[in-house]
Amino acid sequence: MFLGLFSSKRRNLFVRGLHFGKKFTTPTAEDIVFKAVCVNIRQKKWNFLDQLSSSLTDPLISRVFREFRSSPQLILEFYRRIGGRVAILQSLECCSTLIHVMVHHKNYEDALDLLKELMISKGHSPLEVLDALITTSEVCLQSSSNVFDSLVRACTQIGATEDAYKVIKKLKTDNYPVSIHAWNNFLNHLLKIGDVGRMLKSGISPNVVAFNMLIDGACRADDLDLALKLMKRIETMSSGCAYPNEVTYNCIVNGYCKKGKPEIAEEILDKMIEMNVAPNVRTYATVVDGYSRNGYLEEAFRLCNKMVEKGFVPNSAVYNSLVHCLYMEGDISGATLLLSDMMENCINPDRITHSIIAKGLCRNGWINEAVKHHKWIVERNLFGDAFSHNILISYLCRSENIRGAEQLICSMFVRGLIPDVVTYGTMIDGYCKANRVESAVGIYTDMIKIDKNPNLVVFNSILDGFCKEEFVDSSIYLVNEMKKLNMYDAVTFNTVLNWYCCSGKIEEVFDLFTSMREVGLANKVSYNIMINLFCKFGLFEHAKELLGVMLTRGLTPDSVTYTTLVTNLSKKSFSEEVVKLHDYLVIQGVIPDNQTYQAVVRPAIREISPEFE
DNA sequence: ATAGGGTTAG
Repeated sequence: MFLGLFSSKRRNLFVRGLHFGKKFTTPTAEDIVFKAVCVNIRQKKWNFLDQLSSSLTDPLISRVFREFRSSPQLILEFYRRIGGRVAILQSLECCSTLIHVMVHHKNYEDALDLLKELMISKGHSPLEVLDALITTSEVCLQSSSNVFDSLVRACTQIGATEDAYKVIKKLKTDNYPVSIHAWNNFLNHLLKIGDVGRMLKSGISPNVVAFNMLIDGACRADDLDLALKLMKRIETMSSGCAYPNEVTYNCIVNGYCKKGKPEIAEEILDKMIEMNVAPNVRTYATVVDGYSRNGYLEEAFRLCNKMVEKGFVPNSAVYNSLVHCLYMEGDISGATLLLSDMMENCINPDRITHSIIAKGLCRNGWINEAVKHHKWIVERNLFGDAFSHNILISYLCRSENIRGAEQLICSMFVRGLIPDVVTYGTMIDGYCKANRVESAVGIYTDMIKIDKNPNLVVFNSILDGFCKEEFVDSSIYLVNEMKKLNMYDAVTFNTVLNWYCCSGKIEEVFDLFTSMREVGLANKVSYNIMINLFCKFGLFEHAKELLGVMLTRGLTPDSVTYTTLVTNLSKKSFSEEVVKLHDYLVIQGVIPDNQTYQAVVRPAIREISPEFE
């Protein structure tokens, strides 16, 4: 019922396994009413409401909502029709369930209306609504964050600014992600209401720190225009109490750097001096990082000289940015040279420096050197956080040196460093990739023992391990447990989809793919898996058709799509069609990589001069 | 109190 994940035969088997010995249960009165209501709704016979209104209990209605969650319009009609008759609809839970369904189907208009109705006509406070939305959030897949966005929007639309803020704050304290949209909406609203007189009345008087938080938030939400507007209006909005300071400017400077415009960031830096707001080391460090992360290393070094001329001393943050950039460019000797310069200038490397060195050496193929460096650091009791260990463990696993990874974990324990979820997750994945699922499960057990909660990534790794080893029962069991925990995503089902393809469960493949599309869990990878399947069967027309569907869904084909299609097509015979397909994919945004070129160039060479190969 | 540098696992 949830996702057509398994063929009905298998599903029954599994359900029976779960309910151990309890094959059939006598339906309760509620079950019977529920059946009757569903039948009537499906046939749109609304008269039944008169007869059954007294039986329409709260849990029953919620159950009906769940049953019809893929038909939002039908539910909405049902809701509107019982609205006039039954008192139950005061129930927050019922309405929240409905809101989840609406948002999940991207019917934001109705969702907003329902939310406003709850707060205005029914008098529920936004925080009560939020609670109800959280408790009913298992109804739909992955729509919670959109639901919260809608709540914030509903608050701002009815003018409840503080409530909108309260909702955001509550989400933050409860560790729910506050989306860019929610922040943007709130910030936009603040701007629209112009003066902060409202805020002042309720005892909130924004100072420059509050504004800086808003401005930084706007920059991180990729809305620089809003950030600039806010900065311009600090004085008027605070009734002359606050002015932009160096932190305000640093936020804007950082905003431009992250947007890929370090040259504008430098202009702002110069303007700060004009405006009598002195730039500080952080300002320079930010712009240096802006230049280096955008590939302008020479400009970055120029700015370093400029800051020294102005009497600033580049600190570890400045060096870290440059060293990191050099490593990413593969310039190991450049990075090493700069690190010795750092030492000569008595700037101590910090834990970030060591992480950069670890990753820089590893990704350039110097894993042994990275391990040596790491030992050197740890022996001197300098830094060693889980983060830098995780980098090394990850690369050791990738290079199939599980033994080395294990030793590193041991040394963590010896030094009293506590492995975190990523450490465990990395090891679990390493074991799974090395076909050692039992060891992976062992680590998983250790992890649970010391009270670390597994997360989605961990489950997906183990699932992949189970599928690869063809532990069918374990895989099915795990997927069902994950669904119960409401912990799954596109990767989960892509793993299963891929497994079905590999083991030739064709009926299951199509059922699952259809379900994934219905609930919005089909992504690029899902399409690639399906395209590959079609190609394997020689169904190129179907494969190309699916490529078309992919494009209409706004999914850009990637190099995997390309390689799959082109390799398979050229296996048949190299033809003009391959070249046509190549051109088409490149126009659609595929960036060919080494493998893709091989896919098209190899067969071409073979065709032109067979003796070449 | 607010601003900079490493995002490691599917």
